[in-house]
Amino acid sequence: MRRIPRGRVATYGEVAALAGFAHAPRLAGYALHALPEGTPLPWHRVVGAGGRLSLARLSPAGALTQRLRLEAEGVSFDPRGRVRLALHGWKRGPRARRAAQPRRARARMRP
DNA sequence: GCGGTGACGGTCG
DNA sequence: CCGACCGCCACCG
Repeated sequence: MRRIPRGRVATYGEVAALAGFAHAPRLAGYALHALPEGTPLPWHRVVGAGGRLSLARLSPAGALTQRLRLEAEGVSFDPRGRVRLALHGWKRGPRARRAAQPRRARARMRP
C-alpha cells in the first residue's frame, strides 16, 4: 500500500497481487478491515473495482473520510461517486499507460 | 472440523 | 446500470 503514489489509487486486487496473493483480492479487503484506527498506512488509496469505495457498505462515514482524503490529494470522482480510474489509477491511469507503451508515434507533420 | 461471512472481482441476465 | 451468483480464502463462532 505504501508504494501507491500520492494522488493515485490501486484496487484491492492489485494490492493483493502485489502482496503475493494474486487470486485472493478479498484478503486485501480483510487486511484493511483489520487496520488499527490511526494507521499511518495510506489505506484511502485502495478502492474497489471500477473505482468504487467499497468501504461505504461497512462505514459510510469512513467512505466519506476516504473521499475527502483522496480529493485532498487531487483525486477526482465521477457524478456517481466513483474514482476516475482512467485518470488516477496507478496501473491504469495515463502515467501507467505511458510507461507501458514504449513509443507513441509522433503526430505526423502537415502534408 | 464445519458452515457462514466478507473494505473483492468477474460474469450473466 | 442494477442485482444475483459464484469462485475465492482466512476468520470466527
